[in-house]
Amino acid sequence: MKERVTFEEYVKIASNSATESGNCPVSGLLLMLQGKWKNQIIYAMSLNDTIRFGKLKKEVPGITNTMLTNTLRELEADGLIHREQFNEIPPHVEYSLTEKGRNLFPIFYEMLKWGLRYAT
Amino acid sequence: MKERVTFEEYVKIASNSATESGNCPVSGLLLMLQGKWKNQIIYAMSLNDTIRFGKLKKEVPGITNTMLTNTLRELEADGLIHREQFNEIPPHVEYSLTEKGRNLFPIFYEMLKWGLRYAT
DNA sequence: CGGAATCCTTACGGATACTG
DNA sequence: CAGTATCCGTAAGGATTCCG
Repeated sequence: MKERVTFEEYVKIASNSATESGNCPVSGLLLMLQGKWKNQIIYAMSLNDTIRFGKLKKEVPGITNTMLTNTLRELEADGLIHREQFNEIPPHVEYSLTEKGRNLFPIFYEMLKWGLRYAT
Repeated sequence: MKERVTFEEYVKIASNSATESGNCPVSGLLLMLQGKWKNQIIYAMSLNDTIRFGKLKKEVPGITNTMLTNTLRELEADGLIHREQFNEIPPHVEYSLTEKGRNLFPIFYEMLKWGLRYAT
């Protein structure tokens, strides 16, 4: 696939990518990014090769244990992050972005450019 | 801003773009795209220069009047679409993407590439 | 034709307390 | 340290009926 396309080309490609159920690859990704904390967690994780639960909680101000746990589980189920547990005393867990997760960055970069352009 | 950047450069730019409230331009955009029907409506509108309520309803299978109305109002409030009302008998309304809305396309294109690459 | 009004159900987000 | 378990309020999504 080309690096850059016109709007008309995009539409053509997108229409050919729809499945019978009416879902398109874009919808699936948007679903993965839905939720109040997804973006902030992914961003915090992009700043660290690996990051622990406690540090993540500090870097995402206002999040509760419950929401951090839930959101991490969703991100893991979607294959965007990796969870590695160390059974030591005290136990700890390291989270990191997968390749799939890191490859979201061109998308975030386009979103950032758009956001800066149209920021109110 | 450059056309393409490395991951590290993106992170740097993004961290400089955060406001005091902790919100970033990316979060704002993600909020605009949140909702079950946003993507499908924007996509249907990208296929037509202008489109009417009734046709839009046909092109977004399963949507109800209520949800179509609500979602269109949100998209309009966010400046992504334009609404033009013709007071004729019978009355009709034309919806179209604004420049701001059309400029989402590089984002959707990156999402599409990602989605096709990681489609399960 | 293009909605508005109403009512209903579920999902999301969150506060608090407790634990291996 | 890194979570669970419970409970709760709000908001998102939807079905149905009616209207200018």
